[in-house]
Amino acid sequence: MKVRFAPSPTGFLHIGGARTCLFNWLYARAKGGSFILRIEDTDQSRSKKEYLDEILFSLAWLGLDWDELHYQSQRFDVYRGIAKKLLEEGRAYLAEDGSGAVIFRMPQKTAEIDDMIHGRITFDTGLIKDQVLIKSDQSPTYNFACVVDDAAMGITHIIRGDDHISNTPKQVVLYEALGYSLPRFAHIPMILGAGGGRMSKRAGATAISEYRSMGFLSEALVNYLMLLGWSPGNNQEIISLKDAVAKFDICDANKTAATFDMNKLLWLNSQYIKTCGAGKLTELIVPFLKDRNLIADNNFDGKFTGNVLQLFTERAQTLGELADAMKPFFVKDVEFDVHAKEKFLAQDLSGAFGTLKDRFAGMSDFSAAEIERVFRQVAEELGLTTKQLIHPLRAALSGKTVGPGMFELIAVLGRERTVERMERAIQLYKHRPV
RNA sequence: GUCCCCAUCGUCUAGCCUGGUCUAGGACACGAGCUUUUCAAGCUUGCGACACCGGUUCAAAUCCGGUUGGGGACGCCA
Repeated sequence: MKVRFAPSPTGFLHIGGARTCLFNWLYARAKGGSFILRIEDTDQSRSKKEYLDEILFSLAWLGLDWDELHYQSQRFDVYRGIAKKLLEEGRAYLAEDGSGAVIFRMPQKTAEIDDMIHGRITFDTGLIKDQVLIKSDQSPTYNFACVVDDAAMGITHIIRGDDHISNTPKQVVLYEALGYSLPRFAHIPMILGAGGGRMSKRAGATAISEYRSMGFLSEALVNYLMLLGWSPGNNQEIISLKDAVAKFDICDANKTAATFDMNKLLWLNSQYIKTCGAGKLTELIVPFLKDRNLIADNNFDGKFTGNVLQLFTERAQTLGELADAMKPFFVKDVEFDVHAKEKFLAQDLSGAFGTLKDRFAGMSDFSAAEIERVFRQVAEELGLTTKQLIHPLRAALSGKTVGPGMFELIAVLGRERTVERMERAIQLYKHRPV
């Protein structure tokens, strides 16, 4: 059993391509077959090295490894040889315009396939015009190179998008003309954009690399892609690549097109962020913090970073969001949200802040529990409710109106920085506009 | 225009093949509540679908036909 994913390096790896690749990979791994990658770079002018690198990198990032790698650009002589044979047999002819193109004479018949997902599909090839095999620049066309290679490489199952159904009869007649036996076909449903049509940049991101840079974990993205057109059963939503291999069969794939739903992807991502473990999450977040210039390249406080991370792990849906939320802990001066500033300046609390700050400064055990004890004690002494003090304090320390629990936040921020920021807040109170 | 594919909550789906166990299950989203120092998270709970019409059958989400709707393909792109 052998399958392939055949991307064209004329663009980035997108959601649809990644899902097609995933289903091929899953099927190969589930059945103990092999999975090959074939780069369809026959269009010399549109193929770019940068796209190729991006595709290879994205596939590796997703965890989809291949057993063989082929390039169609290195096989032009093979296609030409086979086209020549077809020419000699009279199944193809030279273009009359003298351009050198080789054109296949379309037979009039009923082509039929037994699709693993759709069942029997029949086509009347009499409705299809003669097909170009070799273009005037002597490069092969897609349908021709595809058939030649699938046969040459021993592909047994062709798993590809629904949009290729109409290419199938053109390929079937070529298989027959060349005396090759037909592989099995499995046409999986397409992934539609939020609007209902094809996914496009307008309807949201399409490139896998964009999801990576937004801070999606590859496991979450792969998990989401699996759920589009397939279900592991038992109402299971969270599933690893490894577990999916044990349950996957291409026959169980759906027939119906699926609409891409960012909300569910975000939810899955947040689940993976919460459960992937502190060690792995730290590793993942570091590049995002560096990107934002919040930590230095090779010199930063790992323990502190881990502590801050823990504060926000439950609250973020992407690594990007997580890194943004962590920002107040890595900058010298707090930046205030508009609302935070309003809330914070509403009432002069410089007196209370002063008292609290001094008590914090005198603490030896600066743990969340101790901070809470001291805080509540001070509030009571001053005749203030905890709410009256907590919200302005959060604004003063983080610049935000929302965030982690106050005491955990203070403990992580540390005594020194807490005191420093409270002193700055007291100054702000003194100079606030009336 | 021609050909092809598809049709269960707003979205992803389970069920369909092998009709009865389906007053159709789960997840996301949304609403309410609990918890609470805010926001999340978590827990409880609500809302919400078999596109339509016919046929077969004692019985249809499940089988058949049609209608409508949606998607795709018709390149010397892949």
